[in-house]
Amino acid sequence: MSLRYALLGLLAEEPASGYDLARKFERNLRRYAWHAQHSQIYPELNRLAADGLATVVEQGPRGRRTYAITDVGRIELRRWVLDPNDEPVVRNEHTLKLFLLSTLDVEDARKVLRQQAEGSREEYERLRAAIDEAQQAGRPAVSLLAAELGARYFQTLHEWAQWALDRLDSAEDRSGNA
Amino acid sequence: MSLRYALLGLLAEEPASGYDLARKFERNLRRYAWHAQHSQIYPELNRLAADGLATVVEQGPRGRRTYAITDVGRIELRRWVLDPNDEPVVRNEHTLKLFLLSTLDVEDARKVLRQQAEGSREEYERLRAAIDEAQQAGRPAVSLLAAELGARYFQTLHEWAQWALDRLDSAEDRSGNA
DNA sequence: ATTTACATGTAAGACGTTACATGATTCT
DNA sequence: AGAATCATGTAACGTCTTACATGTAAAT
Repeated sequence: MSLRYALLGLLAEEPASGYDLARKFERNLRRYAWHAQHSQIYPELNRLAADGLATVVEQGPRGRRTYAITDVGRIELRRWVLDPNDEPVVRNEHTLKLFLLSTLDVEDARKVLRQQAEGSREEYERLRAAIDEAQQAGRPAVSLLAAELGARYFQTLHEWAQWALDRLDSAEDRSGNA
Repeated sequence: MSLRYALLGLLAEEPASGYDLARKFERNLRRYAWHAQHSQIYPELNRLAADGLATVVEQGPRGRRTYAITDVGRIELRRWVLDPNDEPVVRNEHTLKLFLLSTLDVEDARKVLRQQAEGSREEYERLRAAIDEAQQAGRPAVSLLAAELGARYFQTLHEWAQWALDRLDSAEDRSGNA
């Protein structure tokens, strides 16, 4: 049911069309929290409207329909966000690969870690710059919490990769190899 | 296809039965990287064996079959881990809720953040203790990289939640509320 | 003797991805 | 005029969850 609440959450931030929502997933959510293709979004929007959690507030060109969350939808979203999910399941192919690094030989592991350190540094800097810009533009503090979390995740990933590279070096030193 | 490689990766660490693998997902992987139920694991193990990527190396009591990764399986696993997946998709219901905090009013957001700060601190300490113990026991450095990443993720989550609470306080001060 | 843990499997339904399908509007 | 983008939808297929199903071995 997460898709339903992801859509409801995005609509709670601002009204949007299915097309808009697909781009929001792609740009803002996919790398951190959730994803959906348009083929999943459009039918779910119709269900949300049928269930009275969202409603069409504007018809635009090319059949565009802008949806907004309803009061009932907001109550249902709040209930879901406040409900502590005890046994969370994370699916992250990238993290899975990092967890399986120990199955590679040291040179392969080093290669992955170097790519990782580089990639996460870039992503961190990109996010940090975006946050700074949003702050300059006067965006409210609460709307930047998510971006800050994303930035810190990539920072952590970067620092971990650097630390892991150091660790492999010193382990190799102790074992007496070149 | 991630499940296939998750299983291959776990078998690359050590031979295991479907039952063992289900427990490894539950205990080591579910909160960080991937998950699978036994109903998915057993059929996939049969497919891995049929494809020559894993093989039964021991028959135990109660129909237990211990699988090991084959040389072909190891090559295929290495190929997958080294292959940079350009457009990663993360599904994390917990992170999704944190990303949607801005849709709540400030008191609700504070409540979630306090729970978050507490929960992630506990999880961090649990992991840190486990790592220390493994280190004392002389586990090789490379096998602890994943645990270290998990610990750092929770540490980051904790620090972010604390920071976010501070942020909400100072935003409230500036707006002149109690 | 009973309970708990071990151990494997299948089936139905929900969820998610990829491919197919169509058409309007805007930009160059 | 042609290309890119906007915009919505369905269908087939693959993945994942939940429920059903069965039986053995170890622990109390």
